[in-house]
Amino acid sequence: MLPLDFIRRHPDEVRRAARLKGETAPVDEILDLDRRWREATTRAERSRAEQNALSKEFARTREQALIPRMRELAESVKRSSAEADELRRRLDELLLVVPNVFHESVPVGETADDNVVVREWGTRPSFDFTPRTHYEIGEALDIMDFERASRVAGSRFAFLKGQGARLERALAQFMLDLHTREHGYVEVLAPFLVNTASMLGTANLPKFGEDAFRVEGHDLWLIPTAEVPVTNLHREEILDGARLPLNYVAYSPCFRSEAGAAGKDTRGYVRLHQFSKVELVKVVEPERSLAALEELTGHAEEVLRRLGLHYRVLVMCSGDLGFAQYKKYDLEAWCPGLGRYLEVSSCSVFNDFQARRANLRYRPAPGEPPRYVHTLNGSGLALARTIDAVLETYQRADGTVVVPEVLRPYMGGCELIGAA
RNA sequence: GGGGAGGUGGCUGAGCGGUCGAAAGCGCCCGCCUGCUAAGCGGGUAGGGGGUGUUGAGCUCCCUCGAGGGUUCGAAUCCCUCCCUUCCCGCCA
Repeated sequence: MLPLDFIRRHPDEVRRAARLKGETAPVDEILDLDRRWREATTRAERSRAEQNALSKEFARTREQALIPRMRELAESVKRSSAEADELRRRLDELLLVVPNVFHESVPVGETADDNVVVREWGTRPSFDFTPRTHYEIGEALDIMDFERASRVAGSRFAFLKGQGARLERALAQFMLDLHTREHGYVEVLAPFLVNTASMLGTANLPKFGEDAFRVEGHDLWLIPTAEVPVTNLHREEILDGARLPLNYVAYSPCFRSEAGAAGKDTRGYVRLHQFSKVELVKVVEPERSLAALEELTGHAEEVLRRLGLHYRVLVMCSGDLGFAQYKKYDLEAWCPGLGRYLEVSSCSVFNDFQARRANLRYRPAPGEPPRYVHTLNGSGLALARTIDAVLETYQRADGTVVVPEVLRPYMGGCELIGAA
């Protein structure tokens, strides 16, 4: 969330950012509640100060004549602070729904069409036959099964089988090895269920609860991304500045209700209620966060380059930025069968927006006061859509699929999927 | 699921109605001392909020001893509820 005094000082900037993100921010209500809360607080504290003073005197003198006044004060403190607490509670609620501001380098725009391509890598592969979609390939090779998945779980689920399942496992391992061995990330296996406080910490709540699955009868949510448990890993802590930056990589399933996506991407292994992802999370000093975003994005790109997949990088316009994001790049891999790019990674910096919510701080040097860290995360990469791009890019006329070289060691040396 | 123990500052840990935001130790910071290092000596060192003010000084008030309620003029200390940790038993991959 944004600091209250920032909203006090720059209400117009907060309003503008919200508008350009296509969100709303209850700035006027906040300013009004803030003023009333401070008044009530001052009143409560005055009474409390007198109460404390008299209480000390009473402890010393046992002067019974003080008691009536002290009773009065106790009553008055109770009343004023209840009022202040109630105002503060409403204020905090509103603060949680104010979207983050964004960096000046973010292009102003409304829809995905206003996102700007910042670079491309590779070229679209050409075929001397009509390339098939990944789901045509996958079903023909019997390595993807959507029909049975819908009977077992419902729509937007899939089975991977045989070399398909193996391929996803190989990709996960390849990515984890790359990020841990060459990019300096620490591997984390996180809880796949988290509590409400953690969902609030990363700003998946309170506004986006309908996008997540909740476990009935428990204060637990299925994680929509490993970002949630991993960013919250050090919640309520004051980290030693010398330990920063923290770099974590986590493989996990992700569960999403896709509530707002009815009718969208209904075919194929593209938009599922459950998919797997290798997620990168960085916790850095505030001064380094924009540079860290470039670094993180580069780490995700490296996966695509080694897989030999044509891709492009887009900087998201204001309207396509999430509620909490300060700046975001999307990585899109080309899928020749679908004939379009699929988003396989989203790399974002949040500044201290999540850190405030999760109370995630560090001490720059011994003796110095704590500061909020900056948090970042990005997929490195989403496995489902990466498989799609691999199948479609490396398909052959006979329906088999060449295994990209970097994956072969993880596939037991297998070079071709679907060979008889 | 049943029973026991416990949650206090960056850490360990005392306190068990007022003199406690809290002993002691560790760590850390500043200074002194020893030719360097180690040791020693002195001082300092929780987080958050309000007001005022400076603008990253200060002054002042308030809150916080897992969370929330209650008793009391007054709660880290007493009572209730909840959460979490840990140990033993049961169950279980």
